[in-house]
Amino acid sequence: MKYNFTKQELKWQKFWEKEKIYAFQNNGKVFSIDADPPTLSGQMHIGHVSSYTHEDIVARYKRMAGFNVFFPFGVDDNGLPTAKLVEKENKVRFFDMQKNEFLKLCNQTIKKLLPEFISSWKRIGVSCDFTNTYSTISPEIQKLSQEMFLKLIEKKRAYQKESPTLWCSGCKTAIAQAELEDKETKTEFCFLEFKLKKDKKVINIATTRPELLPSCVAIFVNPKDKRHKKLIGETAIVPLFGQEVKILADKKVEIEKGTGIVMCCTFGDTTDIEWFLEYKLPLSICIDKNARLNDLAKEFKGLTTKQARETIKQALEEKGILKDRKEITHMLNVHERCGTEIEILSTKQWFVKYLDLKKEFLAQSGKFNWYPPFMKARLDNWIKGIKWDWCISRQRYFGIPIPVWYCKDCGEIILPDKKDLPIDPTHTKPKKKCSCGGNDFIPETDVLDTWATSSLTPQIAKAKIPMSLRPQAHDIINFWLFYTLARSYIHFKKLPFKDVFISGFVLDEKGEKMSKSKGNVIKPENLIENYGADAIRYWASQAGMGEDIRYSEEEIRIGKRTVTKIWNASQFCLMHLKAYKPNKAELKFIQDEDKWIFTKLSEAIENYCEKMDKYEYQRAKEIIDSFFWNDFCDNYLEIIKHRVYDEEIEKKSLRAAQFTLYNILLSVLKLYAPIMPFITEEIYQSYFIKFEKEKSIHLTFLPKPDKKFLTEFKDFELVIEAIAQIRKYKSEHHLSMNAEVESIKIKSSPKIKKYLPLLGKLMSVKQIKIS
RNA sequence: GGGCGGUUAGCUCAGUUGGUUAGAGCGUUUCGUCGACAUCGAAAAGGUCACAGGUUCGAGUCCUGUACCGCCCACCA
Repeated sequence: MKYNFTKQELKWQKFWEKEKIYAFQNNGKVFSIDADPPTLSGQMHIGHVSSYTHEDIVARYKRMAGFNVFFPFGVDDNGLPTAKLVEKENKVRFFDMQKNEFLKLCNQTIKKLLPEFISSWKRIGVSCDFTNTYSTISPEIQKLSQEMFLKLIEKKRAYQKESPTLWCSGCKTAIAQAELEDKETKTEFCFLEFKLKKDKKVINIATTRPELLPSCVAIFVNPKDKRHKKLIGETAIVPLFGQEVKILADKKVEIEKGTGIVMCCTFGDTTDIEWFLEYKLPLSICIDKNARLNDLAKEFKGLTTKQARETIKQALEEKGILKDRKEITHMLNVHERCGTEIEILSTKQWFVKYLDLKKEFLAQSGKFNWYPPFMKARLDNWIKGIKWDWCISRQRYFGIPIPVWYCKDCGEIILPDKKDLPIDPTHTKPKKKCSCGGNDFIPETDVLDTWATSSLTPQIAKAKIPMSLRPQAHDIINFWLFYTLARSYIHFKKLPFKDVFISGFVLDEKGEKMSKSKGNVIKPENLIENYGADAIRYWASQAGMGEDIRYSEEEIRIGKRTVTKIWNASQFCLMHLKAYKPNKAELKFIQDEDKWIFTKLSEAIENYCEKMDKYEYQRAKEIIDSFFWNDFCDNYLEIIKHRVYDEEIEKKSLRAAQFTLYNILLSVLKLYAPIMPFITEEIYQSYFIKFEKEKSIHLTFLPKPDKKFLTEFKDFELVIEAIAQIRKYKSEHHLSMNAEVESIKIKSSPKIKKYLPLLGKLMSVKQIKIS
């Protein structure tokens, strides 16, 4: 009989769901997991398979170790990422549509995609409590998120301000520092001539962004630069646009770079902002929210920044101002969601004030138990480098509305009552007049950053904090991990969770990142079909904490082979357990080889748990693999074959062997269950269910190690060693393993003597001599 | 430029607090099947542990430095 994994895996998946095997029981020892609500996308990708397998192995292990495991499931279908998916799926752009239409489309699309999306998680055997699946855009979570936002206002942590903001012209919204990504870009250094007002003398300035000339508000040189020292205090005239700007000194100017003279525009980069603030420079913005030049750019108005760059270069060239060009490659900040180059504009946004809390955040980071420890440095590094308060307002249609109005008369911010949440201020009005007596209100149209909601996952799940474990990948340390830490500290002065487990990425077979443009993306659904979920989980479980994992069809094949081996070994065991009823009384008849395998199992359990407790599931897997394959299959099963086949064997001996088989096999299945939940359930249900009280193997407890047979174990190890010697002898003489041998000499201790008859029978050797 | 990882058999990786001939899986080679399994079993070959110094009776394991690979952050005139 062959194991039909496709059919059986689906069967058990349905069984678990119907029987609510993983529903959370809120009592006793609780182990709570702050699971990552996957961002709604068309399909589950292989990275999800890997990271969810990891946390699921932990969840299943903890459950079998006696914990009540809180493992909620949610989908993040809120805000920008989902809106972008909706735009892609329906081939629309939000700004071409009416807000209401777009929102309707969002809801429709989510409804369409969600069920299949969630089913992928069930298909790979994730043991979340699906009886309570949440969606981050649901009204309940909108309410929670808005309520927490109002609390930020109460605590004077949320504030609104017009200030330089990171702006994505592709998504047409402000974004946060964490959403920046590097992108290597080729560009040209342009060497321009500016004239001094005083004597029309020429100075040379190098810039990569001539389109920002209209925004030039000052020129800087390094005070230590002997070449340019005399320029300090002079006034220069900006070419083409004619504005007069002061030449100032600042040590941030690199003498070696360009010509050592730099123009400061509002705003080209963060240094410009610093200078703008420090030297109280005028604000002069020439780029609008669509990344097109505005009135300030005069005849260049309406051009995109890219067009303007070329057109202005041309104009400069014609006038002889552009003296030289030099191609360079440098890093640009782009939006991680769309790759659009980021501009810095002055806009009015809502921020969460937290720059003053860096020290506290670092202290919180130090209180986590980090797995692996070195990942702490990543978070700390990020916290130390934060330059901006958290911009949480987004100029988008789809998301959780920022629940405020502004009084038309006095501009006062009007907040809703908590009991009325969730609200959309564009749909409802405040219930009271403004304190100034005004009764006209302007609704806030912005929505919240998705992370403003995702940073509340413990509260969303209604978990008690600190939770036990946060599992997540390293790419969102600056986002999810950091924001959750920050929110938890600001609201509760508490850690959100105790342990942090960081997992890695899935790379392709060559070790390169997967990306659509490279065409090396592996889709999990085909793999599940061909190899089964257990096999894929087996592959995924080889990556340890903090490690990237390579996609490896070979490793999946090994996983499938392991499933088959478990199946076959079980068939053998069950064949000989047909007429057997478990009876503990058999224990007193067990023989030394039984005691040996029991002790070997105990060692394996001990090591396995030690690794699992440290989240080193990949090591735990190796331990059970080696016990099952080498000790149990290759040795023990071979050793006891005569006891289960020989008609003349004593009943006691047979039953003792059956007793051992029953217990060892069940233990093996339990130890494999967190990694391969399907095959283990299959065998449990096909036999053990008759005698065990739990309705699923996943509700049973792991066996306890027991070393009362240590002496017999050590003696019997001699037999195992002797078998190896005889196997080697036969192999070297090209004999089959059951070929008869007259006489053989082995190296061993006299203690082996009592086992010689057994050994001779096992290995078909008539006479064994010891040296 | 700042920070963090990594460099051990052809490949993917283990090597705990420094201690006898450095391990596993895959691959390779040789051999073995009608009593669970050829998706199997047995055996063999294969490594100057990136490099250079140092500590030590003794270092893959500790210290210093170098090189290369990867990642995060910053810069990005």
